[in-house]
Amino acid sequence: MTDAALHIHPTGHDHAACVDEALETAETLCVERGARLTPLRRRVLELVWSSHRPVGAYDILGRLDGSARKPAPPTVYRALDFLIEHGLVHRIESMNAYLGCNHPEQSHTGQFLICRECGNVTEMDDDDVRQTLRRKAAERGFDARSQTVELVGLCATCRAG
Amino acid sequence: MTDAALHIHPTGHDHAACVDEALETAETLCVERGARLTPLRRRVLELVWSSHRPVGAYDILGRLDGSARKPAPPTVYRALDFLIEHGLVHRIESMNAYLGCNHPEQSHTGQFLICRECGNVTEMDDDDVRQTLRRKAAERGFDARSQTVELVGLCATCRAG
DNA sequence: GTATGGCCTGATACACTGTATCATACTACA
DNA sequence: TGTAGTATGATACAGTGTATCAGGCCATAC
Repeated sequence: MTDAALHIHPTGHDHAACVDEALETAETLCVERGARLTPLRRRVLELVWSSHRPVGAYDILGRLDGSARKPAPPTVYRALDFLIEHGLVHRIESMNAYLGCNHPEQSHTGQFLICRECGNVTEMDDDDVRQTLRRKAAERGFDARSQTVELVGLCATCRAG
Repeated sequence: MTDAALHIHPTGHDHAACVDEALETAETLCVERGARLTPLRRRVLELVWSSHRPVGAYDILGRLDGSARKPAPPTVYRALDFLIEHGLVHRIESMNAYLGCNHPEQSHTGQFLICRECGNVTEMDDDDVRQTLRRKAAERGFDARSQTVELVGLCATCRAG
């Protein structure tokens, strides 16, 4: 099995293209903002994007090993902090894991669909949901500033299979 | 300051009544289901209800100390598992902490309003939200089985203050 | 009344996740 | 070139959660 084959996503898309696009978008966005997408941060982003499943910080740490010396946890967490701050990565709270974001341009909080069968996570980013939650909270006098929405269930592919 | 005073909630309610009600509801519900609300589980539930702020598992562990010998982590986690399974306690994913549920009768997944100022958490349990999320996910071919909804912001009290 | 099986708790050890702190290296800019 | 600010290295530790085995308690059956 080639390395490329390993990157084929269950739904059959060419995942290498996903990764390339994500990295290019990140480069562009960081240049625009004057943020520094260092080799380390770029590598971490690449590893987060290695699949559409959330990746644990220590998984990333392990896979960074190949480079020179093995980095320590803070190295990975700092890189993740940077990527999250710039909207390039989301943290999936219910899994203590991290997922690449495919539209980091506009700041947002996504809603995540977590398949309990294949582990893939897709992002909804639905504005109706966002507004509904804001409104419902406001009705109770609560001013919502950030939202965590994570649904666990079965994705279309796994339901069909 | 009396022990009772310690239990006064910011909004001014008599929190001891909250706790009593929660414990009584739990007793009733466990009897109905043939589940065993053992002294340990009851004590853990009581500690979870010590405030309207989520409580960490190790906080509970520490406060169990008073009894005989100091219990070990699995003891607390098992009790929490039992309480969660019976809908008596919610886990707040974004905080790795646990919160008492005030309507454990009907099985549900609540939506949580977390005040970043005072730390109090209130539950919405809004069926519109639940249905909206289910529907939006279904539109994407996703069959949502469980929902995690946690909003961070400012509660009415803290906005006023 | 004892035996058996199931559930609950004790206890040890460990795995996983995340952070505080100080030191070093790099980069950009004056 | 020097300097300030940023990024990374390195050590140590804190916080969260689980695997596993042993012992205890209780109900039911015999």
